[in-house]
Amino acid sequence: MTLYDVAREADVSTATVSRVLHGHDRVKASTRQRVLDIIEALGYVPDGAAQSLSRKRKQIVGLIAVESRGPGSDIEQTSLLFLEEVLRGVESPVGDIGWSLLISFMVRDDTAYARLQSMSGKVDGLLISEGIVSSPELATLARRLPIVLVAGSPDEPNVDVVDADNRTGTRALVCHLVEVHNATRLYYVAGPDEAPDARARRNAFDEELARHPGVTACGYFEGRFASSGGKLAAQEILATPRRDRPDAVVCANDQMAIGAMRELQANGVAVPTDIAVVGFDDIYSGALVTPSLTTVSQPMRLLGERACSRLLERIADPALPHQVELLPTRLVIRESCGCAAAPAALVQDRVQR
Amino acid sequence: MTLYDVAREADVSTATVSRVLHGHDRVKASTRQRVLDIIEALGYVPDGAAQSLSRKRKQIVGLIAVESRGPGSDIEQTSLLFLEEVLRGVESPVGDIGWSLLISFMVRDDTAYARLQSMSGKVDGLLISEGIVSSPELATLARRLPIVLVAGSPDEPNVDVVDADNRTGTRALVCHLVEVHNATRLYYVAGPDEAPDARARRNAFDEELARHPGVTACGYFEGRFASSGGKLAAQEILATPRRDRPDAVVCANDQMAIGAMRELQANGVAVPTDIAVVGFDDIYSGALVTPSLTTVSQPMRLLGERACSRLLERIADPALPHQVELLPTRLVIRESCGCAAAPAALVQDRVQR
DNA sequence: CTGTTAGCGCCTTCAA
DNA sequence: TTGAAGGCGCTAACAG
Repeated sequence: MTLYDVAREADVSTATVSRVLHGHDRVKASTRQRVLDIIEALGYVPDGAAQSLSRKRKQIVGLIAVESRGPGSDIEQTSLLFLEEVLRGVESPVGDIGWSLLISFMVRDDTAYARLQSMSGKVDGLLISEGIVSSPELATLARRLPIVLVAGSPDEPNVDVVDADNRTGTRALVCHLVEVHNATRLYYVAGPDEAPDARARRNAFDEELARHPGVTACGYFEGRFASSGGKLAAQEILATPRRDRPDAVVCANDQMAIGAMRELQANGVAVPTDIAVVGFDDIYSGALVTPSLTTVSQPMRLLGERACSRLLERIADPALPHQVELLPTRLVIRESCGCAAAPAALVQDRVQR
Repeated sequence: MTLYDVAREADVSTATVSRVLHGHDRVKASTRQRVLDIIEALGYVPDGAAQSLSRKRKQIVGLIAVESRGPGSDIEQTSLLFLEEVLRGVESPVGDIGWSLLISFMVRDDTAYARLQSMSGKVDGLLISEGIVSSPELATLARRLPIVLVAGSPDEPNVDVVDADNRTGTRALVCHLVEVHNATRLYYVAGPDEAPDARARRNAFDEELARHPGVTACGYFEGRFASSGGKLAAQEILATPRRDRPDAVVCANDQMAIGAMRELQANGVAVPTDIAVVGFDDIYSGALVTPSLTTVSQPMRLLGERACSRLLERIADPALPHQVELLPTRLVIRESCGCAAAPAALVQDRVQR
């Protein structure tokens, strides 16, 4: 079932069928209808590969998702909402213009680059959700095809980057803790140092502390974005004498915050009364736990959308200058920071968003 | 940068380059090395479209995800873990053999069939995550290319189906409520009737009730799998005199169960003391709420894996007879059914059937 | 072991 | 308004 079959059946040339298929050129109405009927009757569907080859454009963008941040991170929670939301964001602009989305999960290992290369032969552009390859490798790839980093390091040269404004978000959160709740001793639970967003958040934490004389970081812990990381951090805190404990625990993401909170509570520490706990990401579960989690919301869907749109622009015009786009985050104040519980109705609404 | 460039540079024919590229034929070691070097130096990557066209195989499978179950359902929660987990499950067999995954979100509307058709021209087989097109349309598509329904209706002819065993799972849950907690009045919160899994669960509920004389269904509510549905059902329950209320509320999924539970609690009804509430799916948040949610766990990742493997088999041999595969579910007993809080480890190990 | 040569299915000038 | 024909980049017989 090819274009030729349709052409023969309709007694026209393949060029005409092609024209009809795309509404492009002017074709006599009667001819058009005849061809359309045949197409319908035969159930003809054009072959994507042949179209791609001929047009020299695959009309496909690739999305590379990190499979895991390494041992000790529970995948299901880690990138959970992240991938799902970003995915939907990405699919929207892509689907709107009739293109497709090719997705692949990768781990940051020595095969990653080769897999990326092979992928680069199947798409018109690549969306990479984090630095899973080294910067020079990225540069090489970027020479072959347009690449946009989603939530990647904003300092990466040679590619476009779209990211949430981790810095402003973290600083707003810390500022809230310090100025509203008078916290003076903060404990930070960081994400893995390889993750650009983890680094950005941690740096912002330090930065904001520096702005508040008298406020100190009384401890750091590096987790892997999994709830177990928060748990371990909490145990570390529990092991110190009561008077050396922090006023608040700031976590690089919600999973760790929830893990920390539960561990503290399980050991008789009241949250937020004894110690406040806050996270980052605003995952669904954060609104459900007790106390509900104060956190920072990232526009994940928008992240996907913007990244994809930029990629599309760049595919259309490869000469475009590289750009970094930071999307605004939003402080979500709930109970775990020490703020009063919101009326139930409000909470409900937030759950359903 | 094509195969020809490499061939010219290495002073061999394109056939040889192709051979080297695939390790297929025997090529003299020295020649092979020379070609390999040139490939490396030039940074050559084969064009996927050309390969597909030539091989008459695209080495791509398509995954169709439902965008939403219609108004009133909150997407982020509905297919939440579902899509993410299934996706990972699917990607695994696909990636193992070097194929790719094309993904597309669709709504069940009048454009769905057309979009599916166009997608069918870009892949070797299709994974459809639910009945978004009518049965006859499905049959037509299935004639053109292999199709596997993921969590679709097991009675669909002409396609393979891989699904969780909703029936056994639901029955085990109801049975637990009746036999362990002596529930006699059950209220059922169903999912939308168009959803095959919603129907399967509801039917299983009725079926199990029929097996227990003296136990009655004291009410039904049809939600759309969103937490707001559970909330509405709860309001309905709250509107009835205390003595007419159910012993337990069985929900077709966890979101609705959580919604119902929160609404009951907000109105002074203790869960599970006054009324027990149970769900289905075992989403992450279920373990976090208070009381923790008793539910049924579906092997979502496995679902994706099995569905994809079957699709691959069918692509390899289209003559294969159609099959339905039901994957075992697991009862996850926590607190909301009335059981005492159990150590996490125990719950994990309690495998059903 | 290596080269020659048809296609694969569609698009797109260039002519008519 | 329509047709003829040359690619697009790669694979796979078939020869040598």
